[in-house]
Amino acid sequence: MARRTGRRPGNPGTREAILEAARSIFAERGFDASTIRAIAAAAGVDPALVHHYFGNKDQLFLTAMQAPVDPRELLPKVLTGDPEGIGERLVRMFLAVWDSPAGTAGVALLRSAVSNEWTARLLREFVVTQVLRRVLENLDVDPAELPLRGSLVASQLIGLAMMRYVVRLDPIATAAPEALVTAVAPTIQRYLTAPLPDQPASSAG
Amino acid sequence: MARRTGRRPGNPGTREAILEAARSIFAERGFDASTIRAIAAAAGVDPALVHHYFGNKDQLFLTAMQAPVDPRELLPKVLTGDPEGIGERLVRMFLAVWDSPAGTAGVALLRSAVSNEWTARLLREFVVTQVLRRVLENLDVDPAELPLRGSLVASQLIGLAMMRYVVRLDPIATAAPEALVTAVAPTIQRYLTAPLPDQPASSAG
DNA sequence: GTCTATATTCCGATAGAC
DNA sequence: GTCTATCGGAATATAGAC
Repeated sequence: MARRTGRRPGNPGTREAILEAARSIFAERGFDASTIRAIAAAAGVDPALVHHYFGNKDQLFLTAMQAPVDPRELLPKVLTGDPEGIGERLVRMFLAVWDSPAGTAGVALLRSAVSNEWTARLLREFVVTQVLRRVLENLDVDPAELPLRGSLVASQLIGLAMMRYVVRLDPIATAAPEALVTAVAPTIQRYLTAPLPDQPASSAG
Repeated sequence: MARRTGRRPGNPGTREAILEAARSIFAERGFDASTIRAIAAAAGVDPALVHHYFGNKDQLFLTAMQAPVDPRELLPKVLTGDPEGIGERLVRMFLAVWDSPAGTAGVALLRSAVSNEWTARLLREFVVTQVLRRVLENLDVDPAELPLRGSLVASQLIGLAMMRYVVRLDPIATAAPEALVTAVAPTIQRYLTAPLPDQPASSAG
């Protein structure tokens, strides 16, 4: 049997257990309110071990957020097909990911971003460069409108995630995914492809 | 000069200064991350004085949130007039309030609700019983649909507030209010009054 | 009414034993 | 690789002097 070269970073099972506990605790409380002690307790290990593996809390968070889901794999399925159905496919994919175990990282990132500028930057970059840019780049609309269209889409999807996973306001919090798809998809479709009304000039226009 | 009866709760100017500083700090950092020390420093007073006036941090937050704005005064202007314009009037009012100094309390409540279940309940109750219920009660739609319509409206408005005031994603963060009104109003209007598509049965439908 | 001093608790991080 | 012990810091809240 070939001996592996390089360093072996401890028991991989323990490491994975810590990361899973971290995602769970970060998702429940956000970055600031999560303590390494609580994460260690949830993983059934000693707090010092968390430092041993990940150095500090920032590194632990970054490692735990390393996408359990990759937009580069998922988005092509959204972007191919009838352009008039892109809104529906995007909302359906969005809910499928956030309702899955992988969604825990999303909730953690969203919750953290609200009280922590450092994680807010992470969220912005992920949303803009990993998701919105890929969705928008093949649309047949005025390129000057893309930033506004993109942030409008983000506002509705982030708002949906806030209601369903963070603030937990019914009936959105407990609705069947398809019910939300049919309700929200037309909004996303309009933000993406419908003609935007003329914008009024800034003040004395 | 008539002597006032009852207890006089200290220097009213100092008290107001503390409340204003509290709203500002709570809006910047959310409830959990805000410290009484930081609020006291911002108000230019001693931390112990904050306890003297308000007892504890919870009471301080509650007092600071006591609506600087009353939906019962503002909403009638939104609800009267052309039913097809209610979405536009609602979004315009929403942005006017949140862009004003009174919006500080809203940002504080929203930021806090994300990491703190106690303040999240406050937010839910305010949104549902003070705003949504009043907006929905005079609509000419199937009453069974009202909760879904209401939470859909909330999802878009909260998402808009998240983008503009919390995560600060451009161009929504810096756009002129009227540009957002024209872009978002049709969404709100549809959630409020347009026929909802048939909802699919739960699973093996 | 205002402030000093402190009791109490809990955090992240480190040093070092085994 | 794992855990014990602890350092240094900051928080809420209270007691009590002025």
